[in-house]
Amino acid sequence: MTFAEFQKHIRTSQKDFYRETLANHRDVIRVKKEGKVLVNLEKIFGATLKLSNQKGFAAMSMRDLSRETGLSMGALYSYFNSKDEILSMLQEQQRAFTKKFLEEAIEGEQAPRKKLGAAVRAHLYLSEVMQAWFYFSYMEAKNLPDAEKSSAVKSERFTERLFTDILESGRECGEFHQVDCRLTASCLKAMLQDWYLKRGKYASRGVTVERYAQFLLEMIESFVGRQSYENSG
Amino acid sequence: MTFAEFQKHIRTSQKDFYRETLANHRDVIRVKKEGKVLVNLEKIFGATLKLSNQKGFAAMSMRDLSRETGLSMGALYSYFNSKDEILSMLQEQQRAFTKKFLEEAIEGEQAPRKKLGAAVRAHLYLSEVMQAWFYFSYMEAKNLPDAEKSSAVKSERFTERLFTDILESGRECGEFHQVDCRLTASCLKAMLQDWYLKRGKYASRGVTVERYAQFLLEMIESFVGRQSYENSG
DNA sequence: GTCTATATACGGATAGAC
DNA sequence: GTCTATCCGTATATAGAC
Repeated sequence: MTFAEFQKHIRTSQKDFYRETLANHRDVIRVKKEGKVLVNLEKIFGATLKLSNQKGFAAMSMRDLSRETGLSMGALYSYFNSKDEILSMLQEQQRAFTKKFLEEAIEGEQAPRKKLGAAVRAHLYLSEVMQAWFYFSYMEAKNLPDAEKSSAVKSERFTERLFTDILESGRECGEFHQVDCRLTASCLKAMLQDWYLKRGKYASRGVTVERYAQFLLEMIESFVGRQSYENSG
Repeated sequence: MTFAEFQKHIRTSQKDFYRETLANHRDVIRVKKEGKVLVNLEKIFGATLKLSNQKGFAAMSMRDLSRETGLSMGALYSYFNSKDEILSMLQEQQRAFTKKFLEEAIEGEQAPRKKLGAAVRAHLYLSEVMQAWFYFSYMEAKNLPDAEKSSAVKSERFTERLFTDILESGRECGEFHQVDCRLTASCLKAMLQDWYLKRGKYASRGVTVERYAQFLLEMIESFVGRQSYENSG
């Protein structure tokens, strides 16, 4: 899947996730009309990501958020009970998103090499479209309440496990070299994360997401692969 | 240099940097006796790192800091003029530290392969000893005032440039393959950063800093090298 | 030099009008 | 549903005693 295809695919699903967020928090959201809620949730989430990524969630005041969204303090508080709840809602959406698209991306593929390519591309494309979200999630993870924090760690481990499994299956069927799969997956993940953590750097250097994907796959391939990598893209 | 050697080396230099911090801020530090200042600066910096890394610098209150250091609010404010100034002082020290030890580590080496090994090890060892500091610097970078932020970016670029230069010199003398050196250096840096950003993960898996260094060098070597990597100690 | 006590401002959250 | 006005806790920073 190319980035353009992926982008189109994801834009259409985005509304569904806001609907799900609404469903999960129907008890605290006091506004009745669904259309209204979806529009305002998107405003609130967008503004939260923007402001938090500039100066951190803790430093963002509710008055800042009010100004940025154009909603009054009172109006804001009819969508959640506390500032921290915004954090939880955002995290919840992000986790669902990531899980869905990563699993979807690899489910068609059988060969480890192809699976790896699909998973790496899916992760990069996803974090490209949702950059603000991924950045936020990474930077604010330690500020989450305990319950949320353990969910976040679980989600991290899920992603890493996914890559480890692909590498291990490749090793077992002889397609890949004998390497430490878990450590390799861990390093791969670090490089995937760098894409959304330092996006400004890559943008200013004119590195596209597809170029970065290709580069990562070449590097991993040179390390684990028995033959040169072919672009499955 | 092994990690044990490095650790010993660095501990002895640490005091010098507190002395330098004092010298740079003599005008705002109202306490006269040098010994007193050095002890308390270390307390303040240590506590700031501990508390900030738990819940973020913005969420750390001066009362928290007072409790943690055992100094009263009034006493604290005789070492700086504002909370933000603690941030600046920490950043300043960290930058000086990193620059010194990275340059020192590679200055003896000539061959690109050896230089790379020395630089990678130095960076990992440094971030191992100063983990709290590196973590803090990464996480709080965006909260710095503008002047400090540009210094931080400059320092980041310096480090990356150092690795890029090593890779390029290796390519020029035919020791390394034709690869995109800047992108390779960027990815290498991402993996180096992961070591201090996810230290808990690596600790719980029993990965030592020397093992991680060796692993990174093997991976980079398989990508850029024409021959297998030899452990340079 | 360090303490306690306090000035002053800003934060999150809510009540009640419209 | 959304607004304005306000409560009240907590934050940073400082004054002044010892």
